Amino acid sequence: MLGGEIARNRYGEFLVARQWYSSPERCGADTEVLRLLLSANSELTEWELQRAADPEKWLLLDTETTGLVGGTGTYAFLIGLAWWESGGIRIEQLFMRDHDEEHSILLELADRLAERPVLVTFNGKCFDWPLLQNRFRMTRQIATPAFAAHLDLLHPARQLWRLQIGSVRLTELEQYVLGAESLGWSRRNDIDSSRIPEFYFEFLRGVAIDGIAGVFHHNRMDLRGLAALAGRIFRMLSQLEGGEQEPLELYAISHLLNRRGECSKARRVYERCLSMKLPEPIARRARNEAARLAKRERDFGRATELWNELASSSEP
DNA sequence: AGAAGGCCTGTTCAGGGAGA
DNA sequence: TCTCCCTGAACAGGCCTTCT
Repeated sequence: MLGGEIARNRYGEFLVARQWYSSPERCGADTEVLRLLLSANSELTEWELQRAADPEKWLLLDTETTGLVGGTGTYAFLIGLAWWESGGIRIEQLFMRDHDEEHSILLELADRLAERPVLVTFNGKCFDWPLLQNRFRMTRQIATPAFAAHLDLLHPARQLWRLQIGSVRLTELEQYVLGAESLGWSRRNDIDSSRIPEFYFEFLRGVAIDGIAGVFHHNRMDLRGLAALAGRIFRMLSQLEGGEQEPLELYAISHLLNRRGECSKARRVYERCLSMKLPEPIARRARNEAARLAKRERDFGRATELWNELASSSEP
């Protein structure tokens, strides 16, 4: 029912389920966009950045756990991994059928990370990775693997779409940004994620297996959603001039560029979104920022023009 | 429910330019 | 040369959001 097979390494057995999907397609990446997406305090050298911008080195990760609370009592019982392969996406799910299989799935994760050392997650900086770090430490035998870079898409997604859709949960992004229909799967039969721990405990007690099958399915959709999101973000940010972004998306991109210190690019994008139909409060913010950047670039004529427009508009 | 990254806002301070 | 003002950087504190 889980569609997996028994695998073995030096710490013992575990269950692994493997699938390949033709979508989402491999994501294109470049160093400029990656620099924008990595958090401001990530200090990669140019060489490390170039290496990290190779999607062949990316390992998408999403874990299912026995709870949200960190600490020693929470296990990552299912480690979902994905990478691009043969024009599509390969998914590998490492599952511990009992607590004594934890060492073997952690070792497997460490091996995968050695092959693909760029970690891609959604909220993984706050949730998945600290929890896994904790689990590695608890083994006292397997060193916490190092990665070359950690690309957490939650924060870029929030910057890009919060204005447009409010909540930027992965499922909301799939529905309103990526387009659930075009993704090729539906969340209609998805489980309620708050019941994930309960399904695992049922499995451990041997009560029911269909709940845990739902968890596997949920995890695969999260990984595919994450892959699709990565593709979408990289496409959007690499086509700043000629892309077909929504006005609010464009505003969000300019704001992102501005905060990352890319002033000239930010100004061009502010100007581009001002030529589109923006809600008035956002248009005012865009005008104000564009004016500030124009002044900074000593384009006083344009800065004055924008401030005059602001002064003559009705809002205070 | 717990953790933590990042954003937002406000404050402080240093440095540079203009004017007396 | 001194003073004042403006700007930008740095920092702190509070808040929000996401994950299972």
